[in-house]
Amino acid sequence: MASGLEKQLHLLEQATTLEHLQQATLHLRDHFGLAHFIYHWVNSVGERFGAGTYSSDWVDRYLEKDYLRMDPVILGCITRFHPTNWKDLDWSSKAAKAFLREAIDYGVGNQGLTIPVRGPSGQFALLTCNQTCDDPAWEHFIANHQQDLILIAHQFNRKALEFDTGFEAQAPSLSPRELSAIALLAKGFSRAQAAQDLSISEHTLRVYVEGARHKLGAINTTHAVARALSNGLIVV
Amino acid sequence: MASGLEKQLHLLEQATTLEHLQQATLHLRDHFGLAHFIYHWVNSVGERFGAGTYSSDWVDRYLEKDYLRMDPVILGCITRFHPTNWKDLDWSSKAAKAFLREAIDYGVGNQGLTIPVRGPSGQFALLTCNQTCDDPAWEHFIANHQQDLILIAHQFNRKALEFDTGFEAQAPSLSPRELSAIALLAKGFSRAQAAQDLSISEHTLRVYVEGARHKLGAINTTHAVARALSNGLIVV
DNA sequence: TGCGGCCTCGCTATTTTTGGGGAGTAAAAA
DNA sequence: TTTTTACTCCCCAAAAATAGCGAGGCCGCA
Repeated sequence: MASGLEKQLHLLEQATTLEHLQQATLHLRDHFGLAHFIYHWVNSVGERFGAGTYSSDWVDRYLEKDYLRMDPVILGCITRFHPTNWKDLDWSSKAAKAFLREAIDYGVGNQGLTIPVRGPSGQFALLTCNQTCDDPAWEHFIANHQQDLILIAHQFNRKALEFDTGFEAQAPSLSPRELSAIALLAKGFSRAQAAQDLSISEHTLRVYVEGARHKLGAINTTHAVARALSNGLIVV
Repeated sequence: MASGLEKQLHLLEQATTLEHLQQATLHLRDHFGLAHFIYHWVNSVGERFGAGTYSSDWVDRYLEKDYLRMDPVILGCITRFHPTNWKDLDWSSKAAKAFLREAIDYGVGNQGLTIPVRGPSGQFALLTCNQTCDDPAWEHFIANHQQDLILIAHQFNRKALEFDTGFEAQAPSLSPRELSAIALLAKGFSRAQAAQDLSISEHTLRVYVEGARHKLGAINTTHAVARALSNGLIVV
């Protein structure tokens, strides 16, 4: 088992294109003997991508009906951290039941496991595998392979972040005072309060904020704070 | 190796209190033969916690000097996804060099590896281990144990989320319009621009922003944007 | 020694945001 | 069905932020 996992991780490590990720899902499906294997993610600017073994019929149907907005797997995993057995999701609504029936008709397994992964700039990804089998068999599969799947999800996401161009953009360097000023404003201080906190005049503080704004390419203070936060320059 | 890892993960699985997490760091330090092992996290309402093997002297010193705001490990890992060797962080600033010198004086290893983990509502955690050794030895350690450490980080974070009591309740849910409004302001739009973008009156937009402010417990718009960002409600 | 970046302070004026009110409709949940 | 929630619009006065102008001292680097 271990050597097989190493091989799969190594293949992923070598991936340089989206097609490679696509091929990796095929290899992984076969490696684990599953019905389907899917990696789906949202990058830092909200664009969605997918790599997986679903039939194009099902993918088209899914997109056409905008199932993205009601899929219990997605809605459930957005609020979770841990790998989630589809059994533990909320399938109570009528729409969810119909969705599942239709999915199974298209070859999706009745059992599934989905692992959420989150990146540093709001990137959100789901690694899903599914199978047609009974509950005990599926729980047995999860017990045996969950850890491997976590590592695979991690590796997939690492690649997805590499492909997320625009994420690498260099953060401008702010002076210590500029950082302090922006950090205080991010905590909700008014300029006057922040100035008092730093024991300087409000005018001086304003100079720092303006400086930070220009360096960050921000058009107002709120924008500057948002950029400083997403660039990891400050911590709230 | 595998059985040792399983045992450590099992111990973590059994943890029901913060003290258990604290003890787990001791076990893990010994298990891996490290100088220190630390898990540090920020929950969904911005409270910070730590469990680790650092001396209380160093922890006190760290807090007293507010190193949280300049620690290159924290600032660096906020923008990363992958486990990060301390060697790859930015230690160029004078303050960072002094910080590292002081840390080593307090018994922190000169080599370190830190794994960032992110939860569904802006929870952010760092699993750190460090050691005193030369570069090749440390790279060898990383190559051998990085995967185990990823799984351990995952398990730690699972526990931290269990302890995050306010996670369900405090996770402020903004309405779609409120989210849009805050997201536009985070992009630097003025109220008037944001209102135009959403095709509503500026007055209406203000209602959303105020609503979001109150839900987020923020004292002004900038604060609200900062909170929405760090809670992962919006992305810039 | 000069140049640039950083830190500090001041003024005036305009634009924007904020904090209170109140009020109606439509859709969704209880 | 009732109630709640979300969405939409409006007024007013005070507070805050923005934009432009100016000044001087300190430090490091070339």
